[in-house]
Order: sequence, then C-alpha cells, then structure tokens
Amino acid sequence: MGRAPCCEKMGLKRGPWTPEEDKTLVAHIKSFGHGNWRALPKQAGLLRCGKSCRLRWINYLRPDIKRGNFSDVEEQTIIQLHELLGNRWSAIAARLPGRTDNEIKNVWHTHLKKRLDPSASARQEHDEEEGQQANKKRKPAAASRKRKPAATAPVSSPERSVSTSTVTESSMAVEHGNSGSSAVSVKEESFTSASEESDEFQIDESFWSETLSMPLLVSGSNNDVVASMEPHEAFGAGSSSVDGDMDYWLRVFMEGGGDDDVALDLPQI
DNA sequence: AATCAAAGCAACCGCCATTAG
DNA sequence: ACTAATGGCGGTTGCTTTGAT
Repeated sequence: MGRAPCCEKMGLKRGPWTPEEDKTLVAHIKSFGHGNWRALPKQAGLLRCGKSCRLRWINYLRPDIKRGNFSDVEEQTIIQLHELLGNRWSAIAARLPGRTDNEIKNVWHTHLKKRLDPSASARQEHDEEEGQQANKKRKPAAASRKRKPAATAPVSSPERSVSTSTVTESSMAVEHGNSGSSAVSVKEESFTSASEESDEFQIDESFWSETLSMPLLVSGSNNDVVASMEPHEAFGAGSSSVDGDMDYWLRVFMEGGGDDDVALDLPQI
C-alpha cells in the first residue's frame, strides 16, 4: 500500500527560502508552536511542505542556533564523538549545543574527514571519479583553500538577533529531546533563549575545554585514548543498546568534570 | 577582468521508527 | 493487531561563493 508522499509536490515551492518565508515561519511558530509540521505550512500560509518547514526551522531559524566557524575544540569534539557514535549526526549534535546535525555533517565531510585521513579521502575521490565521471566536483586531497567565514551569508539568511553562542537548558532539552511532541513547550521555550535571561548557558572556549577534558580525566589519559578507541571497545560489554552506550558516555562526560556547574549545564539528551 | 575548478552549505530525498486511529 | 500518518534521520545533490590562473 505504500505510504503517502511527504507532500503533494504540486504547487509547493522548493529551493532556497526567502526572508519573507523565514519571517512567516518564525512568526507562526512563535505564535502557535510546531505541533504538526504537516499542517503548519497551510496554517502559516506557506507554499512549502511540512518537512521543508521543519528542516528550515531546525537547521536555520531556531533561535538557539550557533552560527559561524567551528572552533578547534568543537571540531575535536566532533571527531571524538564520531569515533564513538559513528555517523549518528543527531546524537553528535545533541552534544554540541547550538549546532545542528546538518551543519556537523557538512563540517565532517568538508573538513574533518579529509584532515583525519587524507589518503582515504584521496582514494575515495579516485573511486568516485571512476564510478561517476559525470560528477563535476573534484577535491584535491592537499587542497586547503579556506572560504571566507560567514560574511558570505546566503541570500535567504534572516537577520539573526541571536548570533551569540548562548542557549538555555530548557530550549536545548526541547530541541534535542527524544520524546518530542511537546509543541506547547516549544512554543513557550524556544524563543526565551534569545532573551536576556540571567541563567543563560554561556558556551565559550573554556566550556569546551572543560567538557572535552572530562572523560579524559576519568580515563586517566589524554584525548587520544578515547579518540582512538573503537566503538565496540569503548562501549561496555554489558550494554547492548546504543542508547545505553550513549548514556554511558554522557555519564562519563557528566561525572568526569569536577565542576558541578559545568556538568549541570551540559545539554540534556 | 574573465574564467574555471573547488569549497561550502542549504535543501531535498528516501527510508525507518514511532504514534494515533 | 493492523494501517496510515507523521516525525526524524542520514545520505546526497546542486547552487553560490571563493580563490587561483
């Protein structure tokens, strides 16, 4: 019987979002939340499918998104988490406040993968060249061309009042929580992170340094220990489920730091 | 100044898991 | 218990920007 398509393609707009669309979406979610993505575009008067709206919100319009270049510490975090979790970008993103799975995925594929294993990426490119000659994109392994950061905002970039790396625990919990389906909570909390609340969670270099150092202190060694562990090695033999493994590592993160404040401020999963 | 290849990133696609009826 | 609807995720595509020539 096959499931219905995500949205009827007829008449629905695709491609880059315009500032007007962004404004409409933000205003609608601000007022009504996003309890039902499928119904949202119709209610908001957007000619988009719900999936597109959701993606735009999650990856770009959410007020707690942290934009701009990834710091070295963040990149190291991604590398280590990737060692542990593999391509589970959403799980990795859950541990990087303000970063989206899409963004992390992009960073991984454009920077980190090559950096970690240039020879492998070169091999892959070779394979790809043989496999799909039509592909127009070629990337020399040694290439290290850096694009100018974020000054080049996309056409559809909204004006972002929240460019700081501040985020509230509550909003992060909502956005990354597994239980989902809390439109009301989202409605109430999503936009508070941008406001001037006193208990905002300030993320800076020291936070990342402390966070990263936590499991390493526990393991009694340096970053390489964790980073070099195979997932099956890192995960305890007793824990069979992936979630249990993730919980384990989160616990290590939490317990590893002597600073309670930092531990408490870690994003909820 | 013009052209072209590569990098970067937003957005789409298709599948799977979960939930509601 | 079954089916359809919905949400969410990872993989991939393709457009825009950038830097080299």
